[in-house]
Amino acid sequence: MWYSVHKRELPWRNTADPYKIWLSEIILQQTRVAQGLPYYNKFVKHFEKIGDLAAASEQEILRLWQGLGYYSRARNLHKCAKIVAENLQGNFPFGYKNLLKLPGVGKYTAAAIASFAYKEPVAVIDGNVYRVLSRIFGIDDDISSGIGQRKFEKVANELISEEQPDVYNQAIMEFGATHCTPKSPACGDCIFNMECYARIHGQQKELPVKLGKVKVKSRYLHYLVFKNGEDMAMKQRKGNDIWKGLFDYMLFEESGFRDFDWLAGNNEFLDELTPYIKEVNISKDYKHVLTHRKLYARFFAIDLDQKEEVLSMIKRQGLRFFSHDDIHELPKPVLVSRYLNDTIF
DNA sequence: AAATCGGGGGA
DNA sequence: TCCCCAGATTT
Repeated sequence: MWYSVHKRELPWRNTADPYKIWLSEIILQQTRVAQGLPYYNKFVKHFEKIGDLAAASEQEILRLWQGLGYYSRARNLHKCAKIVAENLQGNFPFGYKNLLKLPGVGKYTAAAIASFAYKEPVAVIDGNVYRVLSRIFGIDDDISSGIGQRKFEKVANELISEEQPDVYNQAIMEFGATHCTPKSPACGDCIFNMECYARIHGQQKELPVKLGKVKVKSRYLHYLVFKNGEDMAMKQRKGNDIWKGLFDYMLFEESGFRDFDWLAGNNEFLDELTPYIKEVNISKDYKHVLTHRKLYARFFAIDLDQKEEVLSMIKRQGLRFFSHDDIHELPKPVLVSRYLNDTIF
């Protein structure tokens, strides 16, 4: 079989431990193996068992997750670990349907754990599977539509091996990841050469069909970095926005870049603070590109009079002063880390 | 059903 | 540049 010859040796393979399988699958959601691998090793080392993960703080987990993106995965990882460790005696639930109830575990991840750990014949459907099946069978339904997803689910579950569902699932994903790749698939050296619809009809570029293109919006971020000597005032991000749970600075968001005087003229707090400002150092403009956002950021480093009265004004804004060593330990967006690397570290 | 959530790497 | 990665959750 193709898989036994071509498979990559990865640390989460050849284990039936649901904890390690689950951990690897959460990390690998929308993430390339090469990018996720060091994070997996780091997490396994820090948290040998799920109880260790449950006992950690969310902040510690976010700090280890820093740079991997989609931070709701890290928050749900912690929630899920607590449920399994505290309510289920450290044992993952048995069965696809029960796994599906866990936070952060959707159809793909539930199928992966069920098939890899328990050998349940339920097919995984990820980006690789969509690509392989759509090309071989010439399925041109939109993979981002519910109808398309149900069709692929049906086909995949008809194909899955009842005896070795784990090997089947691993193999089709590995085939998509390393052979039937998005661009320039290795059709000349393919075991499905004679039967693949896409190869026969020259439609490798057209399949799979994915509509619903993401529109990229721009956001303009103005960060006020209040300084008390070397210490900086930071706050943890709340609400359902980007980077929830991570630390950044006081933020003013506008429809375009503004200068400091404009910001001070349009904000009561800043206006009140102005007399106590000794110096403002403005950073270069940063561009930070995400899948569906273009972020433009400008940092204003503000040296203040070191009076108790002034510092408490800052603290009333929900900000706290941190030393450089403390800041190093806080979970931060990559954008903030870039700024810190450019200015301090 | 559509929008949102990160960051990085390959072509 | 554009595409998309072992997707899930909220709106």
